[in-house]
Amino acid sequence: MSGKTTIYDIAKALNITAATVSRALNNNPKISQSTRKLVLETANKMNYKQNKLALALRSGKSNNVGVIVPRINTNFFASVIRGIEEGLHPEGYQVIICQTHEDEDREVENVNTLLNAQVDGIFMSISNLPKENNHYIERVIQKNIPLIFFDRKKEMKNVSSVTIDDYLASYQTTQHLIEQGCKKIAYFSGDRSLEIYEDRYRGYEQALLDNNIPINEDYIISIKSNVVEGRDAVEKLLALENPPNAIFSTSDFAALGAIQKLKEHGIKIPEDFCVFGFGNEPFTKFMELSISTIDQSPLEMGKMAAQVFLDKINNKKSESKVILSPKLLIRQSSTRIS
Amino acid sequence: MSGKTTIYDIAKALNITAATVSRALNNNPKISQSTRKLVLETANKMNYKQNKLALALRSGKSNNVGVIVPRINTNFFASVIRGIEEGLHPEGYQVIICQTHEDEDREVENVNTLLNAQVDGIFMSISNLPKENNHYIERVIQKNIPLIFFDRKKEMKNVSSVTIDDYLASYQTTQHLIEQGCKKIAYFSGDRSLEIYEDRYRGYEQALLDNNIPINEDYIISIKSNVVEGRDAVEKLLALENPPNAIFSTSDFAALGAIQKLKEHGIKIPEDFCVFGFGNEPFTKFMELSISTIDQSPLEMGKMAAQVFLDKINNKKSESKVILSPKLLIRQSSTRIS
DNA sequence: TAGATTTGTGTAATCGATTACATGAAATCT
DNA sequence: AGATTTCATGTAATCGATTACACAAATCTA
Repeated sequence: MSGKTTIYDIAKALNITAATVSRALNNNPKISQSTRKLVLETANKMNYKQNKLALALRSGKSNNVGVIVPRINTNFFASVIRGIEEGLHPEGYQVIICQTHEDEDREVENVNTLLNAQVDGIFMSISNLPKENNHYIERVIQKNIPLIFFDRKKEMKNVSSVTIDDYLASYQTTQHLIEQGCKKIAYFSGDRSLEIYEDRYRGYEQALLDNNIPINEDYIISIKSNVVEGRDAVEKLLALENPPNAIFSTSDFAALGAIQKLKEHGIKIPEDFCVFGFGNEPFTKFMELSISTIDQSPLEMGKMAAQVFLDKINNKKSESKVILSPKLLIRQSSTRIS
Repeated sequence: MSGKTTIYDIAKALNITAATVSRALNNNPKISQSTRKLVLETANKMNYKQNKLALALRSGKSNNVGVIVPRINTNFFASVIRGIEEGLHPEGYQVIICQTHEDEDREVENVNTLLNAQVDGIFMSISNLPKENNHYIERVIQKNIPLIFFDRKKEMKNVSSVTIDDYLASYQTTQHLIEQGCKKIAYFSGDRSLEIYEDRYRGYEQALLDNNIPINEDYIISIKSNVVEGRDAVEKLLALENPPNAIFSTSDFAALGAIQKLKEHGIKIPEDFCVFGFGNEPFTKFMELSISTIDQSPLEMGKMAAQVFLDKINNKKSESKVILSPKLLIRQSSTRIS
């Protein structure tokens, strides 16, 4: 009645069995052309739609994949998800979204929910403060469900990942700032318990060392990714006896806050001070003083993650660790010499 | 073996039937405390997880809802989706994402896919160029699956919607520009075959009429929501014999493009020219010249849509048309008089 | 034309959980 | 003690689609 036609309804209408209907609909060779045609026509007439749940239950494949991110409404994550969706849609997969809000309990809960929903794969950018307890991740691996980390990964066996080369990005950026004549480079760090932030820190450190510039602990400030923290950090830096003349911020938002505050202090950018961000948030390009930053190719990252998943599903590769090249976007905020 | 415990496995282990196990797990009163305890312990020990697919197939409820948007990676849509997710997560629903890329065929396909997946509800912001043929929407209604339009709606019976008062937003903005001393107000319009753009246009028109300002057709330009179209539109406007001294753009991106181009022409904002956007994209606030715009409360819109869905599911209301208040954010780009 | 092969359908099990109904045992009542 | 109720559990159908196996009819082979 309310638009629910099953293969049994079609079978009854044609006085045949559901098995035959199923075969006709699935182009099974063991069926006569005449009945196939009849079934197809009747199915169409009765507006039959396959019930994916029944199919999923029987086949064990839901044709859904789950994506777990800290939050969906930032350009980076939304774009990665878009990439995943675009890569998987042609193959008939639907994407289920989960947010952790950077909460580890929520992350565990999300993984369990997705497993109960019988997803065929899980894409995940882990939350801050990674749990010691990897039990919930082990369970995914044990169930042989493809798990693909993107951006914020955790080094594990049997798990694929798609990231950019954060170390390289950071090294090159620091090198660039040095070449612009900045030797006193402050660094806004994310939570270094996450691999990507540790890698970025190492890149910064190594570039300084390679240029015989000593590390100044006062210049290294731990921040969260928002405007206010960037402003506050600048206040701290300017209060130093020997303040820096450049900032490399691992967050575009903090870089923006830093620029605002520097301007308020009458400091000229880039003449007196260079600033470099990370992430290529849309606004960095739009500012009157455009902000130099690093593009992480989120759309491409999502598409690549989708491909890694498909390769695994099709038994082409069991595990891939894809590392994309970061793209330095050198804009006004760090260009003294061009 | 690979981590798949069913109620049958538990039943076998305890030498009882699956029915009893099911009852124990569901707190059915018809069961003894002792067996319940035993089952619960064993289930825990065997790491049992309920198979949602089986449950969904039997109950007809998948505990999934679908969201159809033109694209996910813009602040507005990503935020609405976040709101929906946050509103529905506590109730145990998962959100499935679909993108139309503004393509109507893709929209039809997405609706069908979601129906086949037996979603319990569909949230949708329709694509441009709405189809004459509403058949695919009728089918949703006929199946009695809650359908909630947000932002870009279509007026229909038995369909709920959550929008802002676009007419009012537009009226107030135009009024504001007039109060700032601008009488020659250009208007960047979206596709007026969509209700929201038609409503916005009417608000603009009415405000002019109420202030005895004649409509100048040359000032009305149809644009797509991006920077380049804003720039191009300004070129056209400045080439007019009698160019405007204000722009009300129904897109923040186009407003940004307009500002860029106006500046290039040496025109001072807001002194010589006022600009007003729509949507409160993050960058509008961050600019050195902050852009006046209208906040659509996307997070709230998503949460409200989730609530509308829940009300329908729980038979509290059959159909709601929620209209949120727009928030004018009057910033530098339109502030001559403060 | 008898026997072998092909072809098209039907039968019934399966995926995992829930639940109306049946049943047997224990508990309660008269 | 016998009748009746209560309680806990088992039996089996159901949700919708797929598929191994069985079987009958049609076609082919020698």
